[in-house]
Amino acid sequence: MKSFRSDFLRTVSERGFLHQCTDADALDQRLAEGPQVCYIGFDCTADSLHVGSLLPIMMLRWWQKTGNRPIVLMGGGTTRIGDPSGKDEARKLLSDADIARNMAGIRGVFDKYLSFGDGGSGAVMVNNADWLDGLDYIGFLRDYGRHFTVNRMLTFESVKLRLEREQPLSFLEFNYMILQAYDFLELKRRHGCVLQMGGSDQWGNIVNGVELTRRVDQAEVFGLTSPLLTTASGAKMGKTAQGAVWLNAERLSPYDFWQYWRNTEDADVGRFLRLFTEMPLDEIARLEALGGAEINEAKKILATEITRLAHGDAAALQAAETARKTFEEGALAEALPTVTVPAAELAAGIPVVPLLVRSGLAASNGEARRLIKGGGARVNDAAVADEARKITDADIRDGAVKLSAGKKRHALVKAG
RNA sequence: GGAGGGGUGGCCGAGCGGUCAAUGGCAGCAGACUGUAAAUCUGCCGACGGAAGUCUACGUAGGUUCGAAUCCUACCCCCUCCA
Repeated sequence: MKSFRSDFLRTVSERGFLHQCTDADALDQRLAEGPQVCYIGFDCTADSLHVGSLLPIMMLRWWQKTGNRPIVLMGGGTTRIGDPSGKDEARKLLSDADIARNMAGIRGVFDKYLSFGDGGSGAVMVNNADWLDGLDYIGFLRDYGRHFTVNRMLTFESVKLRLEREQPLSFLEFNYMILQAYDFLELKRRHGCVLQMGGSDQWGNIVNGVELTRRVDQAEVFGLTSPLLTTASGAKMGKTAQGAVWLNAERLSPYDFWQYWRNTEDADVGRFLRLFTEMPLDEIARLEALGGAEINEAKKILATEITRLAHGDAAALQAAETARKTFEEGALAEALPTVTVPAAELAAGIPVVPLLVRSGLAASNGEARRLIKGGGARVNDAAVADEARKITDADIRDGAVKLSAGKKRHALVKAG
């Protein structure tokens, strides 16, 4: 691995963020000259971001920490088109109201990772709808469209994939790469932005922006991508029983978020510590060298550090403590997911099946029954043998009844 | 506009009048083994119901039939070729 002079490139390269760069040496040189501006674009397809976006978010964070200014580009305009990269089918189009709501939610996520402000390295959030919505079609085609040849556009992966698989690619989507390229030019003009970063699937789009800027404004700007992230066993990142691993507490509790990272595969611990925490590299090297069951200590640190960034100190420590009580002491931890049922109802007895559903441990009565049949349901850590089993006051231990689905998913039932 | 092909459960993909809630694979859930890991093996995997069974589902709407995902008609959407 080559060593860079700039803090930013040195850090991201040492930590494994670097996949491709249009001209790393020239960028290094530029960064050595003084603070720079860069951007990453994010879709507004949901009201939060999930762990799939964590890698780019961490890059922006390092960018800011090393003295530079990050721009978060919200794709308010391009989300109305849909990026065909890596997708088989066009995504459904969102309404403007949806997009606006999603942007607000995403802003909340970024507040945790970046510090926004006007001067110096203060982050800014911009929306490409500001310049895309009002584009003059003919003027745009004459000024910028002429720099793109269809011949070349057809060679990009995102386009080739669709054509090869004989999946439709609408002209609307075909334009996506042109608009994203134009975003870069616009940000360079408005904010002096010299770098666009993104996941490796964005390489084609990013290069287009670099070239457009050079052709139109005769300016050198750069592109940099991070590797596609999968687990060591090849699975895509970011799935739990409940769905995507969201970064906001409303969609996924800090406890579940912590659990997600706690269950990292052994082989990923070092890599994830470097990418998703800010721990010193020598400390990480020590942790990932732990063998056998000792690596579990490293996983706890990993989970707590990542949760700390996403949800803050208090939430991270509480999640860690809840997990410790639950898994290491087998005790009741107050902060487990909790359902409250009327005291009278509990006194009369509630069948386990619907209670499993109410507590969120099963999606339907049928699933709850299957869980019991399969031996995965537990009340106060004792397997439920009988589907007709009722839960009553008599099951309360230390103020709550502990329900479990499998060994990892727990919930408390309290009388209220 | 013409000719042909196609739309099946979260995804891929069989089925082509009854035995189809629909083969198989992936994903998911649980059990065993372990270390809250991976790999492996086992079971489950539409909803409601104790069960019998009932309902919803194979692009949409009708029809034929004792009976349709399977046949017919119209419509919608997609693909390929032609104009």
